[in-house]
Amino acid sequence: MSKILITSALPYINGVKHLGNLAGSMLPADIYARAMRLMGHEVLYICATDEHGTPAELAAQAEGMEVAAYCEAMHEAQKQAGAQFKLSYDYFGRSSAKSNHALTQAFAQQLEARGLIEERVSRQVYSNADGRFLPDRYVEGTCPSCGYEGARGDQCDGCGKLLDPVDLIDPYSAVSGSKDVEIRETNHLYLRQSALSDDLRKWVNAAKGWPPLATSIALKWLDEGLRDRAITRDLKWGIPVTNEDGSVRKGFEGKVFYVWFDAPIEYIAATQDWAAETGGDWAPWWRTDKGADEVQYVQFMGKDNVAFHALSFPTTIIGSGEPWKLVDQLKAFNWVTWYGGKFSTSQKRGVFMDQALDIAPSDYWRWHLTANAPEGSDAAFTWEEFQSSVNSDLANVLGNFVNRITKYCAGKFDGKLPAGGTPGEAEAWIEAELATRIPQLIKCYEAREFRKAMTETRAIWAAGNEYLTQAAPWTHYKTDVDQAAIGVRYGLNLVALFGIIAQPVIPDAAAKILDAIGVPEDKRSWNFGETTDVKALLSALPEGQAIAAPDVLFSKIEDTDIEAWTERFGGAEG
RNA sequence: GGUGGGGUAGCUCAGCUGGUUAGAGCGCAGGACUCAUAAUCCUGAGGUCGUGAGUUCAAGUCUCACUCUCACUACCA
Repeated sequence: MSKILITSALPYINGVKHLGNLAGSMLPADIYARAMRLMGHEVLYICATDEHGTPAELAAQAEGMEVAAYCEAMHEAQKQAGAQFKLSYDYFGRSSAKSNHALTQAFAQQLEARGLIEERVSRQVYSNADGRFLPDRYVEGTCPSCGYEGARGDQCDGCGKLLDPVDLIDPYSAVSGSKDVEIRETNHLYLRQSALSDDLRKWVNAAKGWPPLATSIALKWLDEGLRDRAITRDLKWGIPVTNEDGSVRKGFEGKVFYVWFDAPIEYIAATQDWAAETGGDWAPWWRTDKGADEVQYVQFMGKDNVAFHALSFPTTIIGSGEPWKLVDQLKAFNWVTWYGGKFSTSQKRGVFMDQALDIAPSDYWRWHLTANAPEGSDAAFTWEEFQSSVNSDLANVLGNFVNRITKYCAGKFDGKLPAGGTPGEAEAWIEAELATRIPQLIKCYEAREFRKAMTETRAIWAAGNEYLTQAAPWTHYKTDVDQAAIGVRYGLNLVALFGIIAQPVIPDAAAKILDAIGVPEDKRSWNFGETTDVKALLSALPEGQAIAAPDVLFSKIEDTDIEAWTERFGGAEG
């Protein structure tokens, strides 16, 4: 047994997340957390809402709400959406929490004491009408290069050229449209990432088990030369820049830390809040002088977050000179695309977490998004594929298997697990099959290869159907009831096993299955691994045990559903 | 522009450090079975592995060029 700390990239506060966000960080992290718990590891799964930054302020403004109230409401909404998707966070915190304020300020002070923070002056677009500085993307104007009129301050959509907002012709605020903008000088704190470049490279090179996606992105940034990064912003909502005595730093009134500086620190702060709430101890998870060396720390994120987790946050950690835990495994995902294109709220393309649950149970989404996880490359979501994996994998392969054998048991064996019979060829076959497949499944989970884990899970379910065909209890029943009994007994034990291995992905259906055939809670963990005792697994249920035939576990998605959803959410044509 | 990922059966994707007739699921065709959500099981068809060149006894797998596509490019997060 080991201690595993799991974090998934913090979902940003400005709205309920779409399926791509779910599939690329929270969901795989949850499935990994569940699988590791079932294997007997001590798991701590931490997540939180990322609440600072310009978009949060603007979203609140658009809703006519105070930022704090808006974030409070959105935090609750996301927390609820997570709960409905059965994300098994041990703690779901907020980056705006008091604990994070204190920790972020402490980190900054420590970094400055070690000479890794400098104050510099930069030039930034200020909008008088909006009364705020504008991030590059919120300034628009005419592209100095191609004359395109809707060019954003960071990049022109017309010619694709990278821009500096200062160079835009006729700049205006994308927030209000006002042309009353000017360039102002403003002072900020810079984190001297460049100073730690060599340490970071050494650390990245030594990292084992990261997907190529993660290492290649990290090395690319290092190769280009790490630039020092501003870690403060001219905003009101956020973590104030303070001195050690808690007073606001001179010249930093009206400034706060940059969201990307404080967000990863929230992983730690949220753990502190978890400890405070549960009476747990946070330090053994995060302080290497308190035992965190024993912890396996795994981060889940989309590829856009890699640089922050592989470089910026480690700069904070290493730069502090204190014994904080660094990430061990960085699992990065590509994007889920919508029929190959982008998710877009405005164009009615894509499904958001809350809407998703209106149209199908969370298990359906969990299964499909994991079986088609964007691990190797971007993965296209289509309604047709969704229908196919739900109907075929869940309804036909698993659901129908559970149904056929439990109903047969109810009809011919009085709903009780039958005794009698001697194992033969079919039993030897399924035993051999499981003896290779179950260790394989475990290996996939341990390697965090989710698509493969799902393929293996499905293959195990499918083997159950093949076993029943071979054992054919309905044929034997006519001449030899004992021979039929063993088929039913093995079949029902397979149901139990299938439910057990299904738990990380489709927890609701798994619970229904295990309840129906009476597997007690304490018999649902994975006490199998490299040395799987298959015979014991297939005779785990006590003879005579009452078996209930569950209702239809997975109802199928009809073509008419697909048509209706395409109409509502957009499809191939966008 | 720079960098990274991807381009493998109709569709979605596996193919590790190069090595027997290139795999899976779905879809399709045929057959079997009848316990089951018209489910399941078996068999089969289907790919000159983006293009061109190169290295090698041997390349989907390595090198180079080209091409298409997606993403990132540090003040959106």
